[in-house]
Amino acid sequence: MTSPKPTGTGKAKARLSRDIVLAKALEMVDAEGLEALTMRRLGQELGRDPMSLYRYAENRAALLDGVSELVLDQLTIQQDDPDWKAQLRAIAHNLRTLALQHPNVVPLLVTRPLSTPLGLRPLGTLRPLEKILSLLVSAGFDPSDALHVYRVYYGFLYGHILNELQEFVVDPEENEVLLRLGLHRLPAKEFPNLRALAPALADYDGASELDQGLTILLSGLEAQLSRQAAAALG
Amino acid sequence: MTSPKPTGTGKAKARLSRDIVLAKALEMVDAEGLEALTMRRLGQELGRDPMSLYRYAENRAALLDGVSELVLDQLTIQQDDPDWKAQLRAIAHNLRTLALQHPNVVPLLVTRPLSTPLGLRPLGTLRPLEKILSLLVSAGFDPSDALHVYRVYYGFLYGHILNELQEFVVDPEENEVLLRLGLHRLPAKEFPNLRALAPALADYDGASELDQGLTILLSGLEAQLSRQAAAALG
DNA sequence: CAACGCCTGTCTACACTGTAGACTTTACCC
DNA sequence: GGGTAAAGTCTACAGTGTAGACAGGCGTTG
Repeated sequence: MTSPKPTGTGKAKARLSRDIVLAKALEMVDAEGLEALTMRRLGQELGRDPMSLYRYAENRAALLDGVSELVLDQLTIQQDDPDWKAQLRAIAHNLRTLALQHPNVVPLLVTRPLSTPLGLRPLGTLRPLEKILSLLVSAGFDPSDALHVYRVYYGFLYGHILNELQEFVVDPEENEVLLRLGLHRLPAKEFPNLRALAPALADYDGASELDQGLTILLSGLEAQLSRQAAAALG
Repeated sequence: MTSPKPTGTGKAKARLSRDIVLAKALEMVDAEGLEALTMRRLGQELGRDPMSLYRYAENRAALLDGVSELVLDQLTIQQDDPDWKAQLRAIAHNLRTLALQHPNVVPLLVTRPLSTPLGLRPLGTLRPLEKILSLLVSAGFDPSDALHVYRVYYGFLYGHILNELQEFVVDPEENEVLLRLGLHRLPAKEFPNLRALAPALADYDGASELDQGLTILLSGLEAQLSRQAAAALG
């Protein structure tokens, strides 16, 4: 696609492209968090004037949307998988892994849609929705039920991810100590339960917790599907 | 508590207090969104120098935490309700209502905990967690199960709220039109399902959807509780 | 080959942000 | 009154997003 014929010193001369800009942006967000991603610093990181970035994203918000898309693009969805339950399970674990790999992007994934009407969102962020709908429809749900199923599924999934990330602390060494220390700060008589749970909070197996939830959810959904099939026959 | 003896012109002279500052901050966030809340504008709104705010919040982030607390304080939780399922249901509807009343605060509720270790969060944001744990423990769950139940419950709840808020558009008049228009923008062959669902998307009954989900969830949780009670006896 | 036009990148400038530090004013207590 | 601590203000600084005018190099076309 973009073969800019790297003339000259090679490094500093390569032409920019949207992909290059977004990739670097994601890299910075992963490394230093959302707030560290300023137009000026991104420009500096790319060896370009900050203003050049505006050729590839209308403004900072749009650039952040691009980062969201970049991450969500890595979510592979087999929309014609005949085993829809297995597929939903796989997608969930996929997204969870993505979230753990890019924790600083999660606020973006969760927050940006709140301030953008559905139809105006970046296409990359709508594609998962579309594909899951398609998966569910080919599994036998009628379209409007597919939407309901999608909602409970994605709601559950995002809820889990937020929960897990909240309890996720960066440095696994100091984890337990810091946690206890933090909890120790809490007034003993107002937070007895929370304080007592320190050890339980320390070993949280996100993957298995997600999986258990999925099992319950999916069996519930399957029941709905077969109920619906029965109604269609009767 | 704060009776500052309003001398002089009455309005501009009243002494500030944390509550006054936070209340005004929330008001501004509700009216104009998070980004509109700058220290300077908040100071101006209060008729004070922006710098005076730093007597009541260490910095802007802390001020936003205060706003979160202010909202969550309005969530009433009866931690000794004998009917724990009804209580969880009530809390869920309560929080949903709060979220709809203060949609601009939701990103805060969801995002701030991601960057603050649990033990260091504002107490006001931990109180609901503590109270729900207490509710569950008195309902018969043993503490570590209570934590698991809390996670699935709160995860589901936040997931639902995010979902609902995503599809919530401000102007109810232009809603449908804008929505269709927005969706119409989507490439027809890449988003057939999504486009077809425009009408279904338009009438979304969040409360009943939440309630249905809760019914499923709570019955699942109750099953777990009685299974556990049986195990304890046997 | 030359000239054109477009696209990329740069420069300058502006209005605005959070907040550190020193200062002044106010309120209250003895 | 006098003294003390808090509340509020002023000034200043480093940093932000981005509008608008401009420069350079590329590919296309005559």
